[in-house]
Amino acid sequence: MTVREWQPPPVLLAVDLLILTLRASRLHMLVVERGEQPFQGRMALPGGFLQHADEEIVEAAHRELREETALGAEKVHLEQLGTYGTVGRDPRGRVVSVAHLAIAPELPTPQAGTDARDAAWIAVDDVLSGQLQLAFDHDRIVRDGIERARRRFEHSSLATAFCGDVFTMAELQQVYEAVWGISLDIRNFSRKIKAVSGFLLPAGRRTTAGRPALLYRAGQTRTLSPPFMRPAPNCEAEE
Amino acid sequence: MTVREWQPPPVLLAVDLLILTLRASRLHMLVVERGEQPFQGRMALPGGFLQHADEEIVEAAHRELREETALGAEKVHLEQLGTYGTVGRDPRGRVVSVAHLAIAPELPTPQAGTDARDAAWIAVDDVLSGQLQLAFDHDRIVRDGIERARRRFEHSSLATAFCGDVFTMAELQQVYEAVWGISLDIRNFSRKIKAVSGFLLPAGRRTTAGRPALLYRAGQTRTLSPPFMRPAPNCEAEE
DNA sequence: GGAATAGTGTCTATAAGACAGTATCAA
DNA sequence: TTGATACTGTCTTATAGACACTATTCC
Repeated sequence: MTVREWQPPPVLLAVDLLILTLRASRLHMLVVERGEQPFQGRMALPGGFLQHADEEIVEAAHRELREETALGAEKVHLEQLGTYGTVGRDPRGRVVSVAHLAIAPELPTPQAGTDARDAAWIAVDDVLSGQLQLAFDHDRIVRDGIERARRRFEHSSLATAFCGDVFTMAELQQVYEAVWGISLDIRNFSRKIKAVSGFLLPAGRRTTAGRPALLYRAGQTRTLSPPFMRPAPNCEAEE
Repeated sequence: MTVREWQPPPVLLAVDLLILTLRASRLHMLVVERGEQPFQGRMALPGGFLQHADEEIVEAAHRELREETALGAEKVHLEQLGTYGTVGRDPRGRVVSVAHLAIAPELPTPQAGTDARDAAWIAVDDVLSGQLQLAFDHDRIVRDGIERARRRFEHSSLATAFCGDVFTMAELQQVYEAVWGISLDIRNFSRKIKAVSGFLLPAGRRTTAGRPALLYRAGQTRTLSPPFMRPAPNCEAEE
């Protein structure tokens, strides 16, 4: 049926990154403005091709993450999201992209014109609402990634990746509120979170204005059991 | 920093399939015996390279599924699981494999020596326990896939993909029991399942021995809300 | 003492889990 | 009538959600 000399077709492998963070209590993502064709001038997820044939996929993702955010690799949550390889998604040829989800604590605003070429934080709602259309099929990657993050919040300690080393219970709650787009009662929230043993460890207290807040750091328990479910998948727009 | 003529390195793209089904109330998966190097003689997941540069990844997965099971593409659940591309996973070169999870109702046993070359159903426990080691990194794909299926059972109608068109409540319960490796109380199970509106539709009744059982077919509701959680991630061995 | 913020306890309603008896059909 | 299987209802306990007051610090 097939010729003896048949060879599988080569493809180009890329990684794309959906980097999420919290800014002003709203969920933001990092985009870069494309400087060349295709989609020149459009916003896109940071990403790029494998650099050489021996580069691991996760390594490529970490490399892109460092290039865009200057973030030490071990301080950021990074996981594979899915692979997007539809024919025609990239006019340059058969490009298959392994999308990744990264979650970082709040970072300084990138300076336009520096080596982080025109990177900017934008509110994810601008993409989810369709107001801002990204290059390639990146709109879909964003939707898939946000939904993944929302579901992971119910079962894992992913939310702590949005916070710094130490954080208060109120800060952790704000992470949940921003990602889920709902508001939570801090008394019930605090009760449920503290019921999971090994999830949060005490880490002193912080004094600002008013009563000092207890500080926590993420514990060893990375999986929430029982899970902490969001009430319902009702409306998806806040404010 | 980089040369002007730099080109991204090409890779070979493959798809692999973890095809799950229920046989004798136990979770089974399809494996094929490799007829050539590398890993000649070892069991492996069914899969293969993209056939040509314009083949969609999902199409390649469907093609492999048809080749191995002769299953009409639209009767089987198929979803992307993850991408495995570690350097050195395949001695033939840089091969990146997009693993898929497929779930099918019970199928006839493949006949050895026919065009479905030495395919066989094996109990997933044999792989999870380490008794049987598959080729490449397929052990990991199996572990990831089973865990994915188990978690999806809590939130979706995935379980109905193991059943035929119509099924009884007891049959659906057996699917959950086999995949989760625990036993459930049919009264509580039935109550929870029927509480989700649009999840099951009545489809007559089946008469065998004893009182006839009500038959159901999968409804439009594909997402369980509230979710149906398995009790706890305690032991992972049944029997 | 007042302003600002953090922290906690109780009550109620709903869901979960344990449990055993009744209904339907064929032989 | 018996055997075989399917179906269901109640009670108890645990969890979720609504809700308001007290505690600590700084000024």
